Amino acid sequence: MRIGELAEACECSPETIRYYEKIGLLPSAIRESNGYRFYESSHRKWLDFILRSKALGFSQNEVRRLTDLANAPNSTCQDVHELIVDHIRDVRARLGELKQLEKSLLRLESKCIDETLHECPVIDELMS
Amino acid sequence: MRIGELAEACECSPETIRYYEKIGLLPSAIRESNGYRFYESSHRKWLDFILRSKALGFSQNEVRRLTDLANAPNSTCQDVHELIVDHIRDVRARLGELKQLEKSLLRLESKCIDETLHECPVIDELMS
DNA sequence: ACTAATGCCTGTAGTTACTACAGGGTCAAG
DNA sequence: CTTGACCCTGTAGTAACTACAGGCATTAGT
Repeated sequence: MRIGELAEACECSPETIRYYEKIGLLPSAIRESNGYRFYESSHRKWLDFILRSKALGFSQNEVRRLTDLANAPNSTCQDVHELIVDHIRDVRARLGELKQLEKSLLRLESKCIDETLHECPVIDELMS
Repeated sequence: MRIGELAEACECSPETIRYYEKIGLLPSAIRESNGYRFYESSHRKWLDFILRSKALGFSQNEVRRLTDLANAPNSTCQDVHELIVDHIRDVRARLGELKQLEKSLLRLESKCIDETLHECPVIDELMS
């Protein structure tokens, strides 16, 4: 398949695929005689792997570590497990921050009682 | 005060201050005869305002809207209120995504039972 | 046979919100 | 008179793409 087909199959853009190839996340495609990239089903598996990992919030760097592990013949499941546990910790940290943020915002929002006021208590608080 | 003092007072870096001035978020400083930026207490208030807004997760664009509202004499509190409500919606959306992510990751993690395995169920699932 | 519409190619610039220099000037203390 | 701490401008780098610009290749329609 060509890049357009692969992009459609994996629901991403051709630009993204070319980008992943450029940064070495996706193995280089074979080229047709006219220079067009040509992909086989193994490429599709790789790309799916990458996109699923990204959907789980893994960064490019982490995805690279994951693909390396997937490729290494003597890697153990423990390495993968560590990556996931680390990532869960990160996600929880971000969750905590966001919850705190939500609380602060709600408190601030509750200060807007009279919306026609020209003296905004929110602005006042941020200024003080 | 000079840029270093202001930076220390507001707990940010001089680079950040220069950057905010460059993009027009912070009003330009007066210059000393030697070209050094000179700040008065009003600048500190502005910068604090910006930094607090950012700490609440507002983007540069939203901060700009907030400072514009803070400056406009005939703006009502309703405008500010809308901005906050919009932002709360965004924060909640991100919270939802992250919670979903956490769930997926935990499910994946639970698949790693035997960590010495060379056939990793996580990799398998991401690949399939 | 000509032309228009896709689709592909490379390479560069833009996005957000800064951070990190490089290369240089200013100023007070030792 | 030099050292060190501060300041200046301007550019490049970060993550993870997206969006062109400018140019072939291929195919369908006339």
